[in-house]
Amino acid sequence: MEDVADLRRFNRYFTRRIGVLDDHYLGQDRPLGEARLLFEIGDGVSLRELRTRLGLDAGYLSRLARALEAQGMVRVGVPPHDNRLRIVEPTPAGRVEVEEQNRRADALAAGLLQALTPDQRAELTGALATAERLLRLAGITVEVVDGAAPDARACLDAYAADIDARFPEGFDASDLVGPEEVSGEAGAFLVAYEGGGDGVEGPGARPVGCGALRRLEPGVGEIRHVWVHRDARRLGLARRLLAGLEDAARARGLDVVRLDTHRTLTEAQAMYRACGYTEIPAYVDHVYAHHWFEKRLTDGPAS
Amino acid sequence: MEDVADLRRFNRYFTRRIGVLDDHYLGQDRPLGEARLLFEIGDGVSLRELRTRLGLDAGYLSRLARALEAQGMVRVGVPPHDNRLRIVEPTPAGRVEVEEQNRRADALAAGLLQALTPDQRAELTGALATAERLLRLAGITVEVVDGAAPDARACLDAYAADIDARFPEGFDASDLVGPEEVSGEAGAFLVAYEGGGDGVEGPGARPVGCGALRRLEPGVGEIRHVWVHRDARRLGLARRLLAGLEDAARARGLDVVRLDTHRTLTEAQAMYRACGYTEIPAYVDHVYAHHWFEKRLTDGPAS
DNA sequence: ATAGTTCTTTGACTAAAGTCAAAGAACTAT
DNA sequence: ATAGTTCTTTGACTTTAGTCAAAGAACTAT
Repeated sequence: MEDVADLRRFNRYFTRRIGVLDDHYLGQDRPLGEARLLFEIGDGVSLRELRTRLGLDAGYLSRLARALEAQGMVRVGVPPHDNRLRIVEPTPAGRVEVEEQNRRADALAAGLLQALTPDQRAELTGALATAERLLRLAGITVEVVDGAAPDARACLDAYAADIDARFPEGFDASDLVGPEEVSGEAGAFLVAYEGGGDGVEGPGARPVGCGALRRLEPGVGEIRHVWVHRDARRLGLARRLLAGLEDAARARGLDVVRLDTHRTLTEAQAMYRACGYTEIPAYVDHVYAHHWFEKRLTDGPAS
Repeated sequence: MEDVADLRRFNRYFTRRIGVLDDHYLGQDRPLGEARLLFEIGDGVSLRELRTRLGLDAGYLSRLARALEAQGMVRVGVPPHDNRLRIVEPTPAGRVEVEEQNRRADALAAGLLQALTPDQRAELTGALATAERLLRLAGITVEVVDGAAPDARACLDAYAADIDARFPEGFDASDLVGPEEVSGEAGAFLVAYEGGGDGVEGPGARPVGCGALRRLEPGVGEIRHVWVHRDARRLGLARRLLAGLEDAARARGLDVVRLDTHRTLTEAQAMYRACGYTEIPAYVDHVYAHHWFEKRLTDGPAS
């Protein structure tokens, strides 16, 4: 558990060094709660959204928002479609204040980096980018859900929209797997969830990827619809999904998985190869398939 | 200022994701202030030390400590040498509580890393180590001080002790530069300070390195006693000091700087070479010198 | 011995942050 | 239309975190 100690060590150092400062300087003229809220409001959100995002008490939040309104920092309005809700928007004065917050934070960060050479800065931002990428990946959980679950269908819709935009010939959504093909013993449907702001399971978790496994013929499964949300790409999530689907295949007694892919999806093809898939002749023929891959699952330390 | 944005971005993500959680879970049973204090107490410190380290109000701190005492978490005693001071030590119950805090934080960190493969964890800890190294380096300021200043002498003492332990023949401190050689126009003495916990100038700053420049002959300077504290090595600080000394030499109209080094200090030799120094014949002869280096300062974009 | 300084304690406050419950308006599903 | 749910507001609190000043005990330097 060396890693754990390293992470905690960094956390201690970093929050001492930067996190605390940031907060402290951020709201010099007003209470931290208000300053943070004003910052979170951005270009306008509903109180409801803020409440779940920040985990604040409804009463407390209401008062904070009204206090900001009284100071002329925000306008509180009612959205057209639901009169229970309140949407909070910054006034010009509020925007100025946020700008000021940002300038202060920028100045602080700039002062912090000042002593470094351009090379060192580049190294630092590279390291931070790597760390963020891996921390994000670590915060994503992959779960088996029913093929008919709303999250599953939402992912497939997003997938269909993505590739419809990408394939020159477009994509017809009727080619998607049906819920019954990927449920229970017949197959599996995985959804990747990126946790809310705090990284633990909670109301903020949203689907950022999916993948389906269905039975093709005895002992042979087919992997379909491996998709990762635009915001969650380049984290290594597709590999995680793929590995999860392979596990599901093994658990269902399948020795081989196959998949096909479109000629335009070259990164996907490279990934399949890197994950141990080998190209094979067409095992099925349909419009969007130009390359076919296969992987034996029985080799290696399979259960 | 792309770097600044990157740093702030990471800061936002990281504190949201980890920092906040850590704090929140740390003190589930008691107020954060108390929990943090108990944690900071460690194996026992004086209130005075805590006050400067945490920047707390004396009255507030006194009450916090007494509250912990009333709960049986700490014992407050008087040190033998000064009856004004109070030293706070954890009781067995207090230690158990800190252990519990640590277990929680460890579990949290472990849960966070759980989804990563060993390779990914190694990549993450590597990136965090790099980031920490560069952030520390960024938090170190190099200042010109008088050669007779207490910090200067303290650094030279530490330097002498270090190389005395390192040279097979030991080191005689009478070989150190005198204060007058490195002050004003005659030369320069640089001290590197690592800021306190918060990274800004403050009471916590402590000297972690030094370097001296003296005039050797017209137009030629000599760099001596470049030293970095054990805790601040491998950050790239020696290079910073060297660059600072070269600037000081340029500012004094010197075109060339020389230095000598002991045969055992191979990393130093490698660093000098990497910084543009070339080995030359002995320009002076004394016991601890086995390699001599020189660098012209007039090339490049000198002022 | 004395004056000045350091350190802690105590009293008297304040502001911020947050909790809980009740109530009312507005929506949704049946 | 009715019952149940969602969302915000308000009132009445509590706890936490912190500030400031005065005072007293203990030290240090002269």
